[in-house]
Amino acid sequence: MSNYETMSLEHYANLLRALSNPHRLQVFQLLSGCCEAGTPCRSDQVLSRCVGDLDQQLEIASSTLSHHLRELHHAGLIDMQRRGKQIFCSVNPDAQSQLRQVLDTISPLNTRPEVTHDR
Amino acid sequence: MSNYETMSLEHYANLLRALSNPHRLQVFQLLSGCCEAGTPCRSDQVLSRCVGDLDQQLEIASSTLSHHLRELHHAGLIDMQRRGKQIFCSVNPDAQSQLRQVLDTISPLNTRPEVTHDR
DNA sequence: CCTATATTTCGAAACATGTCGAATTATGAA
DNA sequence: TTCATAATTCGACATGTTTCGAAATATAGG
Repeated sequence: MSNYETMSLEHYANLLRALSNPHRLQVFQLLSGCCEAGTPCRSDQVLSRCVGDLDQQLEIASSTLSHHLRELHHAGLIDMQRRGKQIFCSVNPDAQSQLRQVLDTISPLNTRPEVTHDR
Repeated sequence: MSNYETMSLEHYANLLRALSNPHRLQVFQLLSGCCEAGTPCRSDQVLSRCVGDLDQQLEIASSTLSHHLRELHHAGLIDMQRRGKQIFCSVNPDAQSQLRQVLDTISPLNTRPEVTHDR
């Protein structure tokens, strides 16, 4: 409503809110194709999974998963697209870059003590 | 409780939860000394502010601010230290790096902006 | 049309959150 | 000790979240 800063403050808080639930965070991680600690990240393709696929990994009622997917979708974090009987979910890449922006607001990169040297 | 992944999943979700409220996010930003978009970031020093100082910027009852500060503190995101009548808050740098870790889990750096047209 | 499968919507219960003002505690100073 | 200032705790209230199972909707295939 008021100014730009307030807008983005609320907007950013909203993004974080959508990821502040363990189940939603897990879904988003799965869709990001990532990345156990230490494991090489291979997200060179857009991942998408149907709802039932996600359902199998989450040990919650499918109605509950559906609710969480709606939250992620409303926050603009994921896209959902029907293909036949199934609905496929994928990360919205725009949202990913917004997430990086919030973090820059909060955890500046120039905190790094040393600069890496390329050869 | 269960395994490592679940633990950190919950832990990360907790960090995000603590920042998912606009007022708490704003406080954390103020303490990070950051960084309007486009402005060069000058957080080469640890910022700390007393509670009353923060109170002036937030248009909420001081009891409400106190509640939010407790949340941030319990999540391990900020440190609080009494100095005379006042209590000074500062960002916990360890938490900042944990935040960066969550983000790497969610928004991998090796995401290619352009599609590779390989054969 | 009928049926099986995939997913969402609904209704309800239990629990958590954000907010305030009033009362309380902690500290330093007169 | 008494007072003023800084901050927290308490009690209350309204609102939001998480979860489930049951019912509803959508789709593809006989």
